[in-house]
Amino acid sequence: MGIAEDIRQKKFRSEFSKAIVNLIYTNSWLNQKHISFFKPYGLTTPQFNILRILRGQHPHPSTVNLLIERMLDKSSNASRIVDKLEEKELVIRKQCKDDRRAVDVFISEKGQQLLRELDKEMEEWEAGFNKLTEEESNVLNTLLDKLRS
Amino acid sequence: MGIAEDIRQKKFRSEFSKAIVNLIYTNSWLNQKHISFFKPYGLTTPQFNILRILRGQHPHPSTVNLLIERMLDKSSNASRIVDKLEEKELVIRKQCKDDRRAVDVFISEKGQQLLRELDKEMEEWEAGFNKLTEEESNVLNTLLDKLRS
DNA sequence: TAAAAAAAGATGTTGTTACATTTAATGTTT
DNA sequence: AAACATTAAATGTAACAACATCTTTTTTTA
Repeated sequence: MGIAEDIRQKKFRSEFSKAIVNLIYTNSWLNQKHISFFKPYGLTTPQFNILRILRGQHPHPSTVNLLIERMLDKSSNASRIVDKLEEKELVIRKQCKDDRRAVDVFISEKGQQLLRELDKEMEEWEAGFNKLTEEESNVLNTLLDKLRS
Repeated sequence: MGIAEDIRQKKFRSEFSKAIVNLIYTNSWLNQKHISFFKPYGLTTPQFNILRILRGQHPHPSTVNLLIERMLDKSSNASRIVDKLEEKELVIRKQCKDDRRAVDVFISEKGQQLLRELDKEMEEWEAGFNKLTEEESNVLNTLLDKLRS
């Protein structure tokens, strides 16, 4: 069942226009899946993404600016997401020594533990709905990169 | 510049996992573009999408349920988006004759005029950042459809 | 046909996003 | 060095999304 049937729209202005619609629709579909996956862990998707960036930097700290730069969804408010993670004791905030305007954010031991737990679950979960071959995923990546270029 | 450089992440669990990240990142990139495109017209993206569905049905009405069914982003609240469009006099709400629980929503003449104006602009705008060939768009559509299947 | 179940849409609540402004610290210029 | 500009992050706010609940009407079933 293609996008045309899914949203019951027969005609599109162009194949590219259809791809744009398809991208938004597929993202929304995926987003729903992510929300229900993360819910049992008390995390939202942006919170998870920030935790992953922090782990990638660990044991080095990340400033809020670095988080914004690398976030998948640039629009969301990194500072307040870090607030939420700090409340849950998944991250630690320290004033940066070199630049007292900046804040060093670290993933806590508890945060790392949570991510380790999630890693395993997520791998199985992702594999569970992977309908693409390695080659197809590769082509998809190439096309998405080209779309943004 | 591929997704790996964009979010400065060297390694991915799998090519599929990378494609998932790429999809979210590309959607966010596109969303930013859409927001700034619609802003001068005083529309949000979900409002525009609902208007388009209404036009597709015209002169037949759409119930709120039909709108929800066909919306790209299922999560948003169709009833309240219709509120906003009604405030701007772009749509008309009437009680449905056959089922008094339901509401018939129509696009107004003003709404149709706005869409006609947008059609032209949008075509140029979309063409302006279309980096894909017809064939590539087609492959992208096929892969996204398969991803959701 | 009366009672229970289901459906359509509206509404209340809480959390988040989008965007502007603020505060404090650092850089730059003359 | 004082004045101005820039930067990092936090905060205020209005609008929106996510999710549950409510009201009204229709459908089902005992």
